[in-house]
Amino acid sequence: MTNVNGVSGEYLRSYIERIERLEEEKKALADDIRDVFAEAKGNGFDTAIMREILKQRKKDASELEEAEYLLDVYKRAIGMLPELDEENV
Amino acid sequence: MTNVNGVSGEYLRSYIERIERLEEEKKALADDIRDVFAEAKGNGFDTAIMREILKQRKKDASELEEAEYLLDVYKRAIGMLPELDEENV
Amino acid sequence: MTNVNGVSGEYLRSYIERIERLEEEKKALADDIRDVFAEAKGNGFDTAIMREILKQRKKDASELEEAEYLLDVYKRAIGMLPELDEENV
Amino acid sequence: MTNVNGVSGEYLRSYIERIERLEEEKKALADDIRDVFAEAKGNGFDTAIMREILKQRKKDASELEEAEYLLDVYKRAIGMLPELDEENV
DNA sequence: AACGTTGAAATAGTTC
DNA sequence: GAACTATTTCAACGTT
Repeated sequence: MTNVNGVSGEYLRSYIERIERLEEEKKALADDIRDVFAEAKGNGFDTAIMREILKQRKKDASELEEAEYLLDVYKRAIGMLPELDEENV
Repeated sequence: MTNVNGVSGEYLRSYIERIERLEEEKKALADDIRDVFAEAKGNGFDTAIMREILKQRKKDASELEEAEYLLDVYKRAIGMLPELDEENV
Repeated sequence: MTNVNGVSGEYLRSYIERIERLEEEKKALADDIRDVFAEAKGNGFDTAIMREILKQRKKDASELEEAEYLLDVYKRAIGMLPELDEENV
Repeated sequence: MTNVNGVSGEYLRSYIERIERLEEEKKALADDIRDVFAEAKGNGFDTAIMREILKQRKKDASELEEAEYLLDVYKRAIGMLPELDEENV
């Protein structure tokens, strides 16, 4: 095929089309996921909570604890929570 | 299976697991796409250009739809088309 | 000014331009907010936690409790948490 | 003020409150924009059309930038421009 | 007023 | 580690 300034049009086209095909499949899966959420919602489940569960299943326990701990520290710093005294530390 | 406060664990678990499976497949495709870019790059292609080309091709495709939609909106605004109701959608 | 099919161009232009001006100001504020986050980050604060605090200050306490409660119920339903026995309910 | 686990409550509170103030102003502008749309609608204008016009005007503005960017990318790819390094960015 | 749809904002991940 | 892209999330809007 064409070869312009050392660029093989044949190869380039092949790469572009492979990527486009893969992206189509990826989009189809995203639609499937959307459908499952919709079905769950139709059966009375709260999808926001479901998303939270999926997120937590991805993270390991230590990460979650660390995030919660830091949130508490910040809240205490601005008085949204009472300060701990040494006996509780 | 368990039924906690009116929430069916069986159904919920099924939804969660279906979504997790679909997300795995989706991630695999994302990895494939990355591989194609890497291969192209290894063969001397500029991936920034490739991404531009992909963007343009997507835009060209969607611009036709957009143009048709726009035309409809305008026609409807000046009474060349009837207002939408569910039967026409 | 022009009047096409009963549409006053003068009024329309005025509305469009008022909206564009307001959107510019809105964008400027969004940039300011971004800057404050950047500054906080530069001084060692964790912006994700800060966003969480802002979110919680918007919600009232009852909403937060409700969301946490529902999350627990769902987790129990799929066995991510042990079930409560009556004595703890 | 308080200093909890190395987190300065004074600074944190200041950041939080600055952001909350900016977000209030931002929200006020969003309300203003909504009012203009409502007023236009009350005077017989089609807000869908107005939104389309605003979108087009935004697009036209950004398309020039996009075109310039695209030109640069292409020139760089065929060596008509030097590669970027931090001094040129 | 709930629903899905759409557009904007934020987060996460990738690349250089 | 800084910038860019991509994905996810959030909020608004019209619609039913």
